[in-house]
Amino acid sequence: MKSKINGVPVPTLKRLPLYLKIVKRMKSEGKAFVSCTDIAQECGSDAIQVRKDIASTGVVGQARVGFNVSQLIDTVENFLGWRNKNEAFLVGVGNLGTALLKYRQFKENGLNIVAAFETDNSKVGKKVDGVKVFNLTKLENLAERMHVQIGIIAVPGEYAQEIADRMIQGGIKALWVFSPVVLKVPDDVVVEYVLLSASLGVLTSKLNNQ
Amino acid sequence: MKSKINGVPVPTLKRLPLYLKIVKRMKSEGKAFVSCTDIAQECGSDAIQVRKDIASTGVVGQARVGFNVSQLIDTVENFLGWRNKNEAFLVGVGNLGTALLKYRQFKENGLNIVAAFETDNSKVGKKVDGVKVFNLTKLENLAERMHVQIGIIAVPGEYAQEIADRMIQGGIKALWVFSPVVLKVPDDVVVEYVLLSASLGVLTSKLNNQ
DNA sequence: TAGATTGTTAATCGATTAACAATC
DNA sequence: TAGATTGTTAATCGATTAACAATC
Repeated sequence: MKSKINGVPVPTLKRLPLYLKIVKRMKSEGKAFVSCTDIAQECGSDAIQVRKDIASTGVVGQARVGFNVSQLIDTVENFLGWRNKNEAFLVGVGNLGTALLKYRQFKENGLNIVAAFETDNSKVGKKVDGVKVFNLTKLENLAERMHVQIGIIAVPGEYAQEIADRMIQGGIKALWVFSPVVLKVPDDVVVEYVLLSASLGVLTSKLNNQ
Repeated sequence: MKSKINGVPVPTLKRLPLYLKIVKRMKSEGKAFVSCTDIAQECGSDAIQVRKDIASTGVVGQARVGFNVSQLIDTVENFLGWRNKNEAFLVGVGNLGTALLKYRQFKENGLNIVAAFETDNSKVGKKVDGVKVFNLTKLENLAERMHVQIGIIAVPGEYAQEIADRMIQGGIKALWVFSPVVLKVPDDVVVEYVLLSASLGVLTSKLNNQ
């Protein structure tokens, strides 16, 4: 329940986007079929693991040939929910928020940030990379009216819980959290944290013990 | 070898920074002792797991009392290598790079970004949050002279491998990579990726299958 | 003392890796 | 055909969870 989504391990979910990226590049290079061995080579991983991961998306390959590149891309994208053009709100147009608004990669991942919110009035009314910045007071109302499902939280830690509460109030069902805090949310709300300190901890531990 | 650092599982390493943050706040609130139950409650985790995680740092507690807050902080910080005041270079002063330069949290994590590098001459010579931006040509030389150990890569994917090569050339031993690519590096160089698409994939899969 | 908590060892669970038949 | 690759089942490995004695 906790560690598997749809019967698929979370580690697998985390590797799929990388495979997708590799296969997309191969497609752009004109390749029609790709084997797990090919993918494994590109991502410095193991062919057996790649095969297992890809198998969990349900795509069917051909022995001795591999997978149809276009079909593989379609299936993986669908599996990740990247075909749904997920619309998102972002709260906190600081340095990180701005960086996220300008991050082109998201368009490849089916994420469409449709509005941003701030308390700082000097930012309200402006546009960042084509996305309009609203006053935070509009959050719940707009979320409800636009049926937005994803909320991106890029505010200082002390405000994150309040923003989360208000997003949920507005009907948002998934939170992508860049603030270094643990949030309390209802069971039906999905939360995913991007904790830079966790990643940095792995790096510095390795560095200091090798 | 791959999955454990110093005999400690990577998942544990990723949870320790969170515990540290919680315990630091408790210290600032005047608490002298803390139990695993307390920490678990704060991070919505399990007391048994917290105990196991903390045990791997080697800190010793007192039955019925818990852990000395100051001692716990010291031990965990040491274990993560956050007491060494790790100096780092950052390459790529775009939106993300700028956000990272301004991210105050890093100072808590013993990370000190001492210089930034860019090819864009309009940025070279300026300072971002007190950190001077150098021309990329100075990278290897300065890294060598300053004995910098950590390199942060925040450039577009297509340039990441070149930057990595040059950092390694300059003697850098650990790479923190924000570009969505897989790098080829020698065995003695540590690499840690921050892959937003992996995190986003988990979020959207959950959202679309719940 | 009683009871909460640590420290440690064992049991369970799940992910990764290996093995192998089927196939084109 | 021969051999590379898939699909699937089994074996291994490691992390999490549980159990329990020791302790203050």
